[in-house]
Amino acid sequence: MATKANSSQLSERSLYLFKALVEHFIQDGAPVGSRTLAKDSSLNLSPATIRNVMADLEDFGLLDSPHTSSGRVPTAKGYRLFVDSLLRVKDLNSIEVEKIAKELDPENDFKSLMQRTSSMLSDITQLAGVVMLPRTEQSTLQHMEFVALSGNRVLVILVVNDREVQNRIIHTSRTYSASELQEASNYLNEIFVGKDLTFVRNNILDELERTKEKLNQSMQTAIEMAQLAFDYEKSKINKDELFFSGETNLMDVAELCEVEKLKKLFNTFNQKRDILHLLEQAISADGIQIFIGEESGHDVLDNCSVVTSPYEVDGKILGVLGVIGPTRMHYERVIPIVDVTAKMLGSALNPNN
Amino acid sequence: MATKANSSQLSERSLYLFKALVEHFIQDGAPVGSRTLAKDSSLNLSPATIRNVMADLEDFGLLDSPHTSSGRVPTAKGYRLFVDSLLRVKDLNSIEVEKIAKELDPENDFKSLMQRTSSMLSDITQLAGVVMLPRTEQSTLQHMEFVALSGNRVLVILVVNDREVQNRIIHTSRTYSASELQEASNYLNEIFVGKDLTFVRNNILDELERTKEKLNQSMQTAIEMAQLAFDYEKSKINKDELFFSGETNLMDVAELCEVEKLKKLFNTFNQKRDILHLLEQAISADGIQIFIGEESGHDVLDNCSVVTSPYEVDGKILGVLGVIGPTRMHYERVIPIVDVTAKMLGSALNPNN
DNA sequence: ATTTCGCACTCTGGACTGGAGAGTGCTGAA
DNA sequence: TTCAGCACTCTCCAGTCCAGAGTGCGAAAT
Repeated sequence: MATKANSSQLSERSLYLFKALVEHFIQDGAPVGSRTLAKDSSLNLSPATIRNVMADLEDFGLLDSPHTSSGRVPTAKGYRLFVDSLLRVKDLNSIEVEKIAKELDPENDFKSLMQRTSSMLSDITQLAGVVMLPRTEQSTLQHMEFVALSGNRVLVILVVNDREVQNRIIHTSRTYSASELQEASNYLNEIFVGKDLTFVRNNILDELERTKEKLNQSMQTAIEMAQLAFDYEKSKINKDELFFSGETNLMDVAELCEVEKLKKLFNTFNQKRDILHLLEQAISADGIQIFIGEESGHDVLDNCSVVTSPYEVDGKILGVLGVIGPTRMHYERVIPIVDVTAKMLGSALNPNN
Repeated sequence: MATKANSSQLSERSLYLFKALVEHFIQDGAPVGSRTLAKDSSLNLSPATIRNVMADLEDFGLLDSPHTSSGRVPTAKGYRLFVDSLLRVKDLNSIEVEKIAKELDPENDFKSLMQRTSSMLSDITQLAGVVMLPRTEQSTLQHMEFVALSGNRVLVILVVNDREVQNRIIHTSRTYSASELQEASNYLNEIFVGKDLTFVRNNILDELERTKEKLNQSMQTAIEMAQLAFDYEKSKINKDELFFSGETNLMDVAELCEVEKLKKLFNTFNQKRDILHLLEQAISADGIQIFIGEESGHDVLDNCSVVTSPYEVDGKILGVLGVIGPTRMHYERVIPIVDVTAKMLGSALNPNN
């Protein structure tokens, strides 16, 4: 059991007590004193002995006392040890698995599937759920379509990566008829379908030049369309997407009950940037990853832990999902939930299901 | 000035003092007493006189005192009088108008325009902004397109109402080729473009029957596609949409600093239902509408006011936007902001701009 | 008849107090 | 090595007190 470098010098008994303490703290949220622990643990030790052990644990940096005379509280390092070496995760019972499976109905389109996943996560854990769909370096154009709107506007529809739809409206210098646009899109589809989106953006003019033997009206239209469609808001293409749910669950968490803290936290969620950054770190880890408190590197998350897992289809990682809650969360329950959800989302996204 | 039924019995002076009191309270948030008001108002009256007046105002139900001996606070009825009869709204200075105009860039597509509008509203007022795009009874189908995805899935794209794009993925019993789908969509477009979406949904089979002389393969495909496309999640078509921003601004509001209240409020925002209901009431009002405190009929909004205005294109109302903040908000600033924003959003949405 | 002054009264909020409870560290004995 | 005992520390809570702000009302002033 005890394998971590710093904990190798701790006795079996110390670790047992430490584990009991953390579990107790996760349950109650109040600092745990020696008396409580003496009663609780099946070891038959007096409070005084336990105090000695706790002093040792404090020296190791695993515990901390808020003030001279109140019980001990696990530090981030303590949680790390707990999560890495001491925790036994529970298996989910089949009812819960059912519940998850039911929510992840593959009938739904992409975005609402993400949305439902995150809200299911927050529902089931009573914490905040988050699902990320990362910037895909590889965006393969699958279909392209122009629809004439009123007033010199044209709607551009791009289908990308076999599932994602992007729309934008462009303003043109003159009115185009439906058939002109149809021809242009046929033309462009022929050349660019199956190509990478970045490639299309960068080479669109060259490509069209190269095939200029066909230079005619439809070609002209195609060029104008393509230019407008891809010049417009370059930066917006390929933007990461992030779906949150259940942020308000965190309002119940005692550690965060100051409005100031909550505000900072919620603003962080809204800006998305920091959270994206965090989740991107988790994308390369192969399986559950846990960020405890300050480990995340963002001080708004100081009293929070983030449990994440990438989800994948056909062995290819598509994104990351997870749960954000207080450091004092029920890891043994949250971890398998995140794990199972990631697997199920992966299979819901598999077109060959 | 004084015109309201219940206020007609109040003297000019009483109303003047009342106005001063409300303004003072909006500024400070603290109950205002007779002394403060005596110093503040240009009327040269002693605190004692003012106390008498305040007692009258309290009898009229315009003021309230939190406890025997602290200053007075306006009631909802008081705010109503203030807003209806006493308030002089400031004109926006041109810098602010510029700022609003800049954010409402018509280049953006529909949804991001809504999103930006609401976030601009919250930014400029430092309150929560909200923009609603209501269920449109009339949804005219403008274009329809099928794209083959992998694994017997087909992406259906509907363009509706000259601006809105709806996608959904349907699962089919067999694989369709791109050209089959192309034919089917051509076919369906020919029949249904310009028709109402509800009509299409209800009559699609009949319509197709009627033209059955052309019964061939493409027709078969069209029927299958159309059925799947429109049967699927009927209820989701035409769903109201609501865009929030700046909810966290409300965390600074002293009246709402209890976590419990905040949680309820945020949950209400997330559920959207109640807010939608409220905004729908404002859709028929022609211009600024203000819900003060309990008037809204939702107790979560007890200490809040909602300032709304419909926005329209070509005289046709498209939706409602507004701002949610504490009853104690700077109406004289918020009202013109909401007003101008509604007008500008309307013109940004006008295709002939 | 209004307005004002003066006075007694009320309520809040901050500062201070003391005691109960929980917990600790240390020492010396088993 | 374990444990009992003891002195000590810190928090939390209830109580008390007091200053400050404000009120209401009756009597005096305008």
